[in-house]
Amino acid sequence: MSAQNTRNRIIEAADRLFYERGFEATSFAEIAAAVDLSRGNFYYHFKTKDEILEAVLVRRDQATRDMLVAWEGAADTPVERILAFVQMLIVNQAKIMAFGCPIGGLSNELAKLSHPAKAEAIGLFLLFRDWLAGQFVALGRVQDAQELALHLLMRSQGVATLATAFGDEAFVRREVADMTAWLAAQVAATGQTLGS
Amino acid sequence: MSAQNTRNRIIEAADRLFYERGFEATSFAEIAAAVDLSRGNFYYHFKTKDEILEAVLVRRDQATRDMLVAWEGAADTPVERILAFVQMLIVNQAKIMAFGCPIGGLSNELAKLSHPAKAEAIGLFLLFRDWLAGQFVALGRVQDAQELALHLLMRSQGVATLATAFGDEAFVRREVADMTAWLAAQVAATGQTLGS
DNA sequence: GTCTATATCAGGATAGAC
DNA sequence: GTCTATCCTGATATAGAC
Repeated sequence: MSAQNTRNRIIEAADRLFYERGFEATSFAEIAAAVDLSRGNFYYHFKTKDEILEAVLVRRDQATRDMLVAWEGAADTPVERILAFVQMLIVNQAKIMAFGCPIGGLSNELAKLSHPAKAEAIGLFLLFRDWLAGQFVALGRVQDAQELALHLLMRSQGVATLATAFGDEAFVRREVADMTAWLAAQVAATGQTLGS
Repeated sequence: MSAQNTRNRIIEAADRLFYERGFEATSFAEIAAAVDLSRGNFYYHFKTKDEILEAVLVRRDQATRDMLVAWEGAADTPVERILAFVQMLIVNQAKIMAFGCPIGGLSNELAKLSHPAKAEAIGLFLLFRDWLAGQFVALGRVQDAQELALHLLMRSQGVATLATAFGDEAFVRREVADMTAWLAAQVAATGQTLGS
């Protein structure tokens, strides 16, 4: 097994465990066990836990960029692209109900720990915000694109948090429908301000 | 110092630390230090960490009920009462930006840990949901009171999460204004369904 | 590149003196 | 009711053999 390959498997497992159990709550032993590696050998690939976190964040950053590019390719209009974002709540419903949003969860945990990598985790939020803002600009909402993007991001975070707490599928469907209706209203109200 | 008094001080410090740093990340030593107590003596009051968590949850439950009763007393109309809930985002802005929502944060952490006290933490959400639903019923929205309550709870969670991530005061003010406008629209649309 | 063995440390928890 | 001293466990991290 090449070092690169093993390294990637470690990052992949750490990514999943950090999401499902949290960063602090995940031990080296768990990651090592997940990739069938001895704890000793683990340190050949990563010296510290923060190094793994860093690698996971880079991986998530790239995965997010790739996903956004894929959404661009899969849809022809800004509205359809924004809906791809909203649909994430349905597509990833099972995972969100069990573990919440990976970005929101990690950002919050790192904020509480005053962890140096906090800014990088928040950077993942920025990728979505800026991409969404770009779609709203394309939609003609140049003035308040950023605000609209944050509003949508806010809703997705709120839905994720309550979905985790209550495990209520009907709630998720209802809120996704409401976000879709909200989006349609924004399209109709091009040039006006948020909420009007 | 009476045992009861010391016990209360421990619960108070644990409540704050669980909020500011997270449950797992808070050690016995930190709580003991916060109340100027030796680690040994600590165990006279609480045998296990879960026992402290339990006491903190009971305290939060009571504090929440008290706050809801206070809101009832301070406002005469359901709309004003619901606005008291929304205004929490402004009143507690500094803490929310630093540490997020105490209920959302704890629920999420306990969910990931599959902790037995998870249901109790979610119970705090239910206090707000049911109280808000009661206000919407009083407002004449009998049919969809529960849905409206969850929608508002969802928004407050989303705002809290992004406020923690971005520390953007203008964003919080804007979203609070938007929630206020949304509420006014619900009052105007009594009898209709969410989002319409 | 992978292993076993081990050092080191922190956190949870207990015993017993005062 | 409070303290000091101590144990145990699990987690990070290292050394060195293969």
